[in-house]
This record gives sequence, structure tokens and C-alpha cells, in this order.
Amino acid sequence: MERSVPNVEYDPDQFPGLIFRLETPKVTSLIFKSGKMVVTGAKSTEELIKSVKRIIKTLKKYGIKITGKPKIQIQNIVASANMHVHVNLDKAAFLLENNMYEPEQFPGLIFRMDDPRVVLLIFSSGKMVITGAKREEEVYKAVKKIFDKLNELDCIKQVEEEEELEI
Amino acid sequence: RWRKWQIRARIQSSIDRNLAQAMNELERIGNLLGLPKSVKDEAALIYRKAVEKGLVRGRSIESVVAASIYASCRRIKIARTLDEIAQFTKANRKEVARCYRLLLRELNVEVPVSDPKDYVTRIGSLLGLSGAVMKLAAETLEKAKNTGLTAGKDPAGLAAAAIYIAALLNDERRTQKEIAQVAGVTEVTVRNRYKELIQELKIEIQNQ
DNA sequence: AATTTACTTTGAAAAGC
DNA sequence: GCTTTAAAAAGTAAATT
Repeated sequence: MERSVPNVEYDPDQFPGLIFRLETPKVTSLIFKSGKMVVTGAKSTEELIKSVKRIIKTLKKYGIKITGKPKIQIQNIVASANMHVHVNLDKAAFLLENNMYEPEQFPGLIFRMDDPRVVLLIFSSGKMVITGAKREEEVYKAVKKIFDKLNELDCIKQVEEEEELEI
Repeated sequence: RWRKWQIRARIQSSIDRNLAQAMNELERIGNLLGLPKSVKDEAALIYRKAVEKGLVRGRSIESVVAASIYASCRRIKIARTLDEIAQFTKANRKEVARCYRLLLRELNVEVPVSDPKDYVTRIGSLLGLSGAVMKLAAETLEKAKNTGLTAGKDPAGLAAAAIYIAALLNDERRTQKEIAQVAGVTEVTVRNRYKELIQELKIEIQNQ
């Protein structure tokens, strides 16, 4: 397959998966000999499904035999959000329970939320990264929850609104 | 009965052997860093907890010792960067940082958020600056903290900039290069923090 | 001194060492 | 544990211009 399909990287000594990139939608897939694959970079579920179909179509075009329909599972959603406030990270680090804040190593406060089970990287600018979610609604729930929590712990300065964006 | 005792004895002896080796390492690194006995003792306590919890398995003794020293410095507020500590081990900063995070998560080691003021004492004394300069730098940092200027920034860089300003105002000028070097940051970082501090705190610096 | 590129952190899966 | 992939956040660093 590494010889029949163009734009492919394959070095089994380095990694057992074959790397195949799609230009549109812009995603990257790791394809394994077991028939399983990992697709990263999709901005939405729709884009992901479209990508999987296009990858399969492309592989078929180059003579790779594929039977049956693919089973797609979302394993991790990475999102960024902006609360449009300033966060007192020192205070938050002191008051929140499962957190780690080490500004000499990373500027964000790392907060592990139990429900939904996600990890948030919170920055003083009010922007953040939410990762580890399997469903989109978990992301929204987590953002709402952390915003309310920071608010009640009085770790927030100059409040405005709350919005979001997904990768 | 006999077998159980034997197993326990074996485990105890392996812990003992590990501890003996670790204490040598701790002493070696601690002395190279010029750390007081209190820090080394605290680090030894942390390391002992780690061994007893089996956290050293699959990791080098040296890395965990280094991580214990870092945690101890943080608890006792003796400013040392991870790089300073890691330079005396075969492991890199990333590996020591990983062990440090493990200690925080798995042991009940509480470490306060690092305070830039702790770096003022170290940088100031390394440069032979007066107590007045260090006091002024600490005050500047306190104001910066209250303004929310320090969040997310490297405390060493903040302290370096505060020292630079305080030394200027006290006629004990040191170059940004000198300060950056002992602080373990680049001149660019010192300059960026410096600009931010004088602008946001409206500090007047007369030329020269 | 400004730009560009690159690394730090987080999460999860894949197959194999 | 490690290897590889992607993307965001903000800080720091190093190499160019």
C-alpha cells in the first residue's frame, strides 16, 4: 500500500501505522494492518464521517480492497473556549481540588474534572482548552461548570459573556 | 509462614538497598546545588514515601531523587529551577518533571504555587545586590501580582525583571544579560517582563 | 529588535516493542 | 513506558532577517 498510494508515509521501524493525509477535509489518518485506523484533525463529526468516506474511496481507487462499512468511534474531542474574563490562577490553584499549576513549566492551570470526565487547561486570559471528551455536549457542560465554579470561588475579574469553539 | 517472612525480608532489603543508593545521590546532588540540610532532609522524607509506594519502579533512582529535591525546594521555598537540578543527573528536565508530577499525584505532598519573590533572594544574592534592592523588587512583584500581571508567567523571569528595575532605581545597575544568566532565562524574557512591569505599574525609569 | 519556527501541557486510539 | 498523529491555549527559546 505504501507503494500504490501517493502521499503516504510508512516506516514500520518508527511506527507500525501508515500515515495518510487528506487535503480536504484536512485530516490525517494512521492506518494499521489490522484494518483499524485513527483519524485526527477533523473539526466536527460531519467532517469526520466525510473524511472516513473519502479516505476509503481514495484507497479503493488505488486498488486496496475494503469490504463492509466502517465503524466510527469518537475517542477524543479537543476544543478551545473563551470566557472573556481574566482568571486569577493563583487563587484558582489554591481553591480548586484536582489541579496543577506550574507556571515555570506551562502557563495554564490544568484541571481534571470528574463529571464530565475531561481535562481543562485554563489560562489567565480566560481562554481555555478542553480535552478528553467523547461527546460534544460534555465540552459545553464542562465549560459551563468551570465558569460557574471559578465565579463562585471569586477567581474571575470583569465578567462579560461565555462562548465557545470546537476544533 | 517461613516463606511469607522470607518475602517480606526480601522486599525490605530491596527498599533498604534502594534507599541507601538514593541517599548517596541525594547527598551528591544536594551538595552540588548548595542546599541546606533542611531541604535535603525533606527531600529524603519525600523519597522514602515514594519508594514505599513503589513509585520508583521502572524509573531511575536519580530522576526520582531529583524530583524529590525539587519538591522539597518548593515546599521550603528555596528557589531552584528544574533545569538547575536536572543538570546534575543523567536524566533531562522532562523526565525529572514527569517524576515530580508523579510525586504530587501519588503522594500527599503539598506544594505551594511558586512565588516569584522566592527567586528574588537567590538572584539578588548571586549578583551581590543589597537588601534594599531585593526588598524593592519584592514589593514590585507584590504589586504586579495584585494587578494580575504575573499569572501564567515564569516566576524566574518576573523576578529577574523586578531585580533589574530595583537595581536601576537603587544605582546598583546590572545588565539584563547578567541577570538573565543567573535567573536561568533569556535576555528577551527579562526585557519583555521589564517592559510590561514598568508600563503596567507606571514605574518611572530615568535614563542611565 | 521583529519574525518565524518550535517546543512546553492536556487527551485518546491504533500495533508492537 | 515508548513510538506517531492533530489542534488549541500562552509562555519561552532559538534561529533568521
